[in-house]
Amino acid sequence: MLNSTSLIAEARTKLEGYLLKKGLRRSSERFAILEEVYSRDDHFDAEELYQAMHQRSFAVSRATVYNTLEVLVDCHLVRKNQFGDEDNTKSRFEKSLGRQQHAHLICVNCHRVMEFCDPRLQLIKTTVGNTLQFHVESHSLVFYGECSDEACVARTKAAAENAAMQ
Amino acid sequence: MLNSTSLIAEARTKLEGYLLKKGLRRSSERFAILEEVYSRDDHFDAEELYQAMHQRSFAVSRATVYNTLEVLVDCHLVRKNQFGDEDNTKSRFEKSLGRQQHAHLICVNCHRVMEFCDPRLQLIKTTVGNTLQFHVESHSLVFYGECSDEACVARTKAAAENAAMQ
DNA sequence: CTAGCTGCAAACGGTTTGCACAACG
DNA sequence: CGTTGTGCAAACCGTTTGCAGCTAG
Repeated sequence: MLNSTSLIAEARTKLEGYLLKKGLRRSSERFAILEEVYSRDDHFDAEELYQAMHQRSFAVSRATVYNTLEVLVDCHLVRKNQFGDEDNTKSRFEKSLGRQQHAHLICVNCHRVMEFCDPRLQLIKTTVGNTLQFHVESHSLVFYGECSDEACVARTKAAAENAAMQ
Repeated sequence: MLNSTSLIAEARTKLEGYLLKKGLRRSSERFAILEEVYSRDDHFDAEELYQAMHQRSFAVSRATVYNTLEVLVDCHLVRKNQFGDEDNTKSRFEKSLGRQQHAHLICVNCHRVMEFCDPRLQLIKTTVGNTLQFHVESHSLVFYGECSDEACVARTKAAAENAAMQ
């Protein structure tokens, strides 16, 4: 029953409740951005979201994109990730409603993002909290390596040979 | 036997070997920066290293700090971390020789950095590599939460009460 | 000598901010 | 209507880059 449509509806309801509780305004921009976020299944950055909003002909400013993403992160409808790969600096976002927290795998060659769940991470979290008297709220686990996508492997191999020639 | 002095000596030797192998120059700046890095035990950013070099009256430019840090990361004498805490964007570095890879705990209140090792992470790494046909090269595990340092707890509590009053 | 390094300052790119105008409640 | 949100462009800040000396090899 958790198909895409009902997920968006649930997200909209949750955002509405959060805005009311916090005394924030239910502006059309905020809901339009939520809609866009929940229509995608990837890990996007702020600029990609900005561009997508323009293509969907609901033009919002970059400032509003950043502002709204912060709101959505605060009410746990969106997760913000800082993958330390090539694009060092920028954050990437993903919807979070109905999705358990997971680890990310980043291909250092093609920057593909994959996801992976492992219950042992939960155990580590508990151990570390107890050992160091630290109240763990959230975590980020990222693996860096090489994916096995054919095109990526071929491209990387070619690049390596090219480099060796010099 | 692995006291601080011998660690620095070992690091210097390793850097020298790496520079020779790669045909890079053994400039005094590079060794001076290595020295500073191995004299500290914290997680520092580029600017802090730059400032420390100036206080140690071996003034180098920011460009050289960044350049040298990259060299040191390449030859595995330094680890580069992107903690996604408040200081969103900047990288933090730590010496790596003779230290096993570890997870980091970041206090969301005082930004203290702690370290923690757990062998189960290795197991997850193996599983994830096999499951997704992904050749894992490295990883980053960061826990965010609240530390139990007295001063931090007190400060956070005061801030919360202050916020509630408005 | 001369390729590679350093220093400086300007450029860069993602994000934040200040301010004028618009619109939710 | 008063307060909050939005849009725009400028500011910010960590990092990178271009270029003119400098220096290790």
